[in-house]
Amino acid sequence: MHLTLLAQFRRAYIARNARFCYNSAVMTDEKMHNIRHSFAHILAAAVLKFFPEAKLGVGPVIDNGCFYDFLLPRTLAPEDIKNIEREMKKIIGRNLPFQGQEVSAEEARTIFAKQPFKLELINDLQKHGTTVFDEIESNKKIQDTKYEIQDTKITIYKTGDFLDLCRGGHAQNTKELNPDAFKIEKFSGAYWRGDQSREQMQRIYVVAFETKEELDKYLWQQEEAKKRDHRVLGEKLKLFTFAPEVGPGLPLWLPNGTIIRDQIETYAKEIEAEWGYQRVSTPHIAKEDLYKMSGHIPYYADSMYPPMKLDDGNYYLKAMNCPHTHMIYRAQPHSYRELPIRYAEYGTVYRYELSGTLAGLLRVRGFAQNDAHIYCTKEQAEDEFLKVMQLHEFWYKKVFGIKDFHMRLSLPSADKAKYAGLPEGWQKAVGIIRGAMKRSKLPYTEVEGEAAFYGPKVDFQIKSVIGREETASTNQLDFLAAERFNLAYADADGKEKPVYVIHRAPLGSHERFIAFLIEHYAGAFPAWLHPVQVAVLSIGKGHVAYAKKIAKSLEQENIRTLLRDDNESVGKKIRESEMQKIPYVLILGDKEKSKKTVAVRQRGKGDIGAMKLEKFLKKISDEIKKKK
RNA sequence: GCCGAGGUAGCUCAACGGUAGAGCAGCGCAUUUGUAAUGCGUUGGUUGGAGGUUCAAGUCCUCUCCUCGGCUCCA
Repeated sequence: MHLTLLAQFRRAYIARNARFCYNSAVMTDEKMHNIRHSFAHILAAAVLKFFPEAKLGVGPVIDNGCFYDFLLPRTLAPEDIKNIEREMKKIIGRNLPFQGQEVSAEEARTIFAKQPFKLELINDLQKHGTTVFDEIESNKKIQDTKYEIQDTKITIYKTGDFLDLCRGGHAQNTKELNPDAFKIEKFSGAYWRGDQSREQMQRIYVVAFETKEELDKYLWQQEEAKKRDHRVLGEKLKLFTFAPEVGPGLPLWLPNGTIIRDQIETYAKEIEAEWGYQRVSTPHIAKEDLYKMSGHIPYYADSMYPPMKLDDGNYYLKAMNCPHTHMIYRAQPHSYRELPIRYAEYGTVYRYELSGTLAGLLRVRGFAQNDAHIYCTKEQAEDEFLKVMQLHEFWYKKVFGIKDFHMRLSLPSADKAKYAGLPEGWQKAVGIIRGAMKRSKLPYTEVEGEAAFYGPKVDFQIKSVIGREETASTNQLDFLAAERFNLAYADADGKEKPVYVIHRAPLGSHERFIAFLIEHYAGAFPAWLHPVQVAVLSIGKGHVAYAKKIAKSLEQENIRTLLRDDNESVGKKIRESEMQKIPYVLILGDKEKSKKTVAVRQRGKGDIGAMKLEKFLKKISDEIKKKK
């Protein structure tokens, strides 16, 4: 049980990491790195001042600053943070040098006799030559116990009377640290070495820059990012909500949000039809037998809602669409002439994610996936995978104008026992994917240890305008489904052969993708997506009938129109339209009525003058059609 | 799940252990407005929920639900 919990937590943080990795917009050159590293030492020294019995963990550099983990006799309060920050400034003001020194492991043990975590690190250094947990694990596996470092030299650094284990990379002197350009940003709990079974420590985060201006800019950017937060905009624009009575992580889509969902879904259906997909539809639940067959039960049961016990066995809410879709493939025998077969479904799935990891629409427990499964021959697999990559390129570059993206190929870790299937299968699958990736000419990186249990996967990482990187879509090449589900086709020679299955979801889920789009556009959706495409405002009583007529004409052309003929001031109606980020506002008064025109106000541009309704209709229809 | 911080009107936020308030939204009346807020009036609350302490609880304690931040970074 414990192991599965740990696994669940690890999976959670991997997924979370993928989407919450903030990338520094400013330089991370060596000098800044050293300064940030130095701040970690100063932080630890300051904490020791108030908590002499504190046990020190590690203090690495991260984007925009550093953190340090401590085991403290009590939990920190905001007051402590102020004191620690003040103390850090004092220490910096003393102009202390950072002095490095190499000692033997034995000497290091004496120096850090009262620091159990440091002793653990010294042991690891001596035994494995590293303190990185994953490296230690793979060293154990690959090199057994042969790997032993003789004469380990341990570097320690001294700042004033503070000593720390540290491989170096510091400022020469605290003089180089700008006492006005850092801030303790936040503090929180963190497990020692990310392991739920180990001590829960308190982590203090520091952001640090060269100048106060840079710090201020960073803090300002954080404020701006908050304004774009999809949770904030989702409420302002009335897109979605949550209800405690429904349950955490289960979003309710309001009419405005549903329009956006429907627009995306309708377009996805259109595009998928063009690209040779057929639509299918499957139920939301299935018997346990299906998930035993798929192999999900041992790996995934913890992430599924618990089963409903019925007379004929246990039923689960589906956490993925693949097994259902495979049953559709299996419903009939298939010939090589039919392949590839591409079954698409905007399928709703439910996953019991850890409560602490839920976040707005970004991480939910029920969501609709832009899913499809492609059944093909081994020979077709590379081409099909390439097409999937090209479909991504179409969506991201062409439709949504997202230029900053790359693919991440996840391979199995050294610990192969964790994954089902034979190594040859894996190698073939990896070869097919690599071939497709290269041909796609899209940028990609490879990482080890995060593949799905049934095959290597390719994640699409996109970066939003506020610099947050997210996994927008996950794609897999599955060479095991054929065996598990008996998915085959009759080849030209009359023999039955296994199919390769590609899982793909370019638009991820409605929930996460729309969360991304809200932040990407800061709520100012292009006309084709915006819930209200045009607001029609009457100026006075005498223009209500004209406004109604114009609104009706727009509606007849399927333009989503909001009529504002109520007794409010024009200023107020305009303000409210602006706050709802409506792309076009038509203002109708005496001039327009007499000349039979509409005065157009375009979002971001202001008043663009009066024109005939036909001209405006052409303009907005073009825009909607071109999805600009 | 774990650590921490929160939860007061639809929203944003006030209120020393002593009568729960404001702005916006809503509603009503007046106004009929020319490119980001017209004026006046007014409804609205078991202070997330359940217990407890107290003469008295939004405020203190316990439990619980929900939200937010964090839980990869490695001398």
